[in-house]
Amino acid sequence: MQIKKDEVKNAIIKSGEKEFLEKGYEKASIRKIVKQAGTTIGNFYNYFNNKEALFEVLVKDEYDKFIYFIHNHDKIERPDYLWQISNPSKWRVVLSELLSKVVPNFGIGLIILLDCSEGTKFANCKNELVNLIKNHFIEHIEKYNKEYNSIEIGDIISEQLIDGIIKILRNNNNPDLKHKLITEYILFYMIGTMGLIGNFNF
Amino acid sequence: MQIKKDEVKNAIIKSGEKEFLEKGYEKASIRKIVKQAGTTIGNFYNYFNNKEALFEVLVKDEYDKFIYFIHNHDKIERPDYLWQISNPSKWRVVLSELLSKVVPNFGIGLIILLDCSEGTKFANCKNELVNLIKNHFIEHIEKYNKEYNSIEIGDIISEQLIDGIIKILRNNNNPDLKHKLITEYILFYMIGTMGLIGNFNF
Amino acid sequence: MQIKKDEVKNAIIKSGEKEFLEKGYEKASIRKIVKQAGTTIGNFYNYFNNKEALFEVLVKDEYDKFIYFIHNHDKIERPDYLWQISNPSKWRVVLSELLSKVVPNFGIGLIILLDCSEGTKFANCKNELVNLIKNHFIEHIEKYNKEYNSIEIGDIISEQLIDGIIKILRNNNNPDLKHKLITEYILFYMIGTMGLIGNFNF
Amino acid sequence: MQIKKDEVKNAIIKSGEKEFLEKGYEKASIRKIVKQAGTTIGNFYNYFNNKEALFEVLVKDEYDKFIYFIHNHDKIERPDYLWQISNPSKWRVVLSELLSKVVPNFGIGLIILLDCSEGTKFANCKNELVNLIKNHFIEHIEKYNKEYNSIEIGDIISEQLIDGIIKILRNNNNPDLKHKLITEYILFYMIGTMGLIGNFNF
DNA sequence: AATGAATGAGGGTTCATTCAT
DNA sequence: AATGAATGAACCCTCATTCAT
Repeated sequence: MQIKKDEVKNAIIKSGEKEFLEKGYEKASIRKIVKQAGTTIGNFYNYFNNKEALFEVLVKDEYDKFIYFIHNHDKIERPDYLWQISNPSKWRVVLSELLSKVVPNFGIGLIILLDCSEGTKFANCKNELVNLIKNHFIEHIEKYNKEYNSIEIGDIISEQLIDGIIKILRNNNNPDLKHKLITEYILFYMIGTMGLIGNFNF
Repeated sequence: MQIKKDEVKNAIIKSGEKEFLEKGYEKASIRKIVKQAGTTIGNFYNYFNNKEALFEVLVKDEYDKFIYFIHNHDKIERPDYLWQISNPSKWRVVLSELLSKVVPNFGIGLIILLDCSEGTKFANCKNELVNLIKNHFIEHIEKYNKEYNSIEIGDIISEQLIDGIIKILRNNNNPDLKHKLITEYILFYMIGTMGLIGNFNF
Repeated sequence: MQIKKDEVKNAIIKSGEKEFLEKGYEKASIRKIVKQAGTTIGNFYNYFNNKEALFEVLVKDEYDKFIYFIHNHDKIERPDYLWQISNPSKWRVVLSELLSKVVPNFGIGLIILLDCSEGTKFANCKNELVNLIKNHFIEHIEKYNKEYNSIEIGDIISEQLIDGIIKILRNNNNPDLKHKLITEYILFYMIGTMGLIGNFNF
Repeated sequence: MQIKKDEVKNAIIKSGEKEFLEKGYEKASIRKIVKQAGTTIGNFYNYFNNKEALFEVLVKDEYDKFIYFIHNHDKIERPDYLWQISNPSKWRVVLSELLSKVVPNFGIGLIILLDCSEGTKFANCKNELVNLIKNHFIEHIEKYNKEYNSIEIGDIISEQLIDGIIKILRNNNNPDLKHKLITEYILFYMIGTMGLIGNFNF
């Protein structure tokens, strides 16, 4: 029955993943999750202490990695040299290489953690990430163009960078396509940022 | 009584606007709307047939304009010449001028229509808009770089363009700041797009 | 419908009174309360915010008096002279007279407050009252017999004094009987206390 | 296995004892009992048919003694001579001597039987005991003061006598203290009773 | 116009018990 | 002997909506 048990538990997890992904934590319904998983409400609570416990299972691994990243991102090798490449047309290949190591780790758990966690204790993860990006953005602006006077755009750009990546992950299962699109998307942001602060001689 | 009636109706509308904006259609609670409006649940149904009817009022004008725009956008004067300006550093001023006529019309109703309508019959508006943008994006790509091979990025970029504008509208009440940020944001997208398809001689 | 409304509300209150009195707060079932009141669960929440709100209505008046009593009991005329009456056989009439002013105020609300409130914010009321009695008991012992060496009995006697009065109130609706029994019961406690500490020349 | 079995069974019994004692039969949770006992819900039902069966084990011995006592109490040597001791100040020592034989037998099982059995078939035990006491009380009254006209107080006094002893047992683990307090408490009741019916020449 | 009473479905959760392994 | 999966009823509570007054 060990097998049987795991079957049901996995069915609940799978079903919960789908439900949380589609509706977010708060709108997700345990009754619907268990029905889709082919079991009963009472049985759900044999596997999980409560709604949030199921959510946590879906998100735990990604959350641990996330926390590690938040705490150590300044020690991690930074791709600052990217910006110093004289010809931005060469960014793509370098960026693609860089991302090839990390994008395969971006799974459904990460999407749920960042985009479906309102109402849980994980709700703030996306904000932390956005703030990280924003700080880099501001640093970057100050380095390349002290006179740029619409610095508030950093709030939007940072959040949109994250949201865009989430959307790509949501809508593309093919790993290669996923990788290609994220590369293009970040490239788009780099070019946009450089252009915005007047760093190109068009 | 007519006066009183409008007062109540407007109070409900104002309160509903706030609730829908904050929580979205589905999570919004009529009980909370009427409490905040200083009236009662029963009275709500004297003014509106149901939850969606209130939503519709909040969104009607913007929706009509939206439909008109969707149906006539190909007849509307297009800012294509923008792209033909040789020096992108001059885009900002032209774009700003262009937007100064339209941004003041972007109000709360538009945000609600595009970003808070899940669960209503308006849920698809944002998608239609996104598709419009996407089609322009694709046209543009085909015009300037037939070989660009990550055309799928158009889905993301188009949706992100809309979402970013919505975020700016949500978070900035000051009209000038709003206008400036949207200008910068669209500029950012234009530059990013051009860069992505290799249209700059960096 | 004002009348109708009060009917239902009163029916719920009456039914809740019965349920709380019989089962205590935690075991009481809203479903049973509303069924007994002839209405539905949903409707219950039109009259009361939640289970505890109904409880509070049942208990509010008594609680206010209770708080007033706790804060002011030391200013209230104390029946200490009772103890100084040389012949305890005369206590009964004095005590009865004293109680005749207060016992009529002891209603069902008081029983619920003191004896059915576990699980609510009122749960500690009985304890406060018991402690008051206990302190008086200890004062009394120290005044009349410093050598009495089973002072711990005060815990039990104090709580039992309160519990006994609650039981009398629970089981007797007739005001005169109620008054007579409480008189006898307190008399019993006074005699017991005096006897215990050896204050009688039997 | 027999050894292991008893270990588990005893762990459940110990854990159940604690849970029933603290919460009473109805509020007690089998889930919490087995968790505290370090076993599982399924295994519980290998040892006990159901919740009440565990309760019965905890209470069985005391219940048998109780039934024996109820059926034979009139044949048991009665401490009536106590009352005939001319000087009540001498009661304490005689009573203490009497109780020293019986109080050590008052264990947790008795508390549970009398005070935690609502919802079980044992629920009426306390009442039977109370009625016994009450009958003695009435006999006593009729013997010493035929004119006493608040005979209904016997209901309360009898129940309170039992409840007080239960409280002492609940709150005191030290055998000597337990014995002393019960002695004082019953003395208190004897004095109170005698005083109430005017049998003292104060 | 205004009130809020009434309904029934659904929300998350706990429970004692049964049963297959 | 031991596990815990499975069930179904019950717990308190919120919801949008209807309706009588």
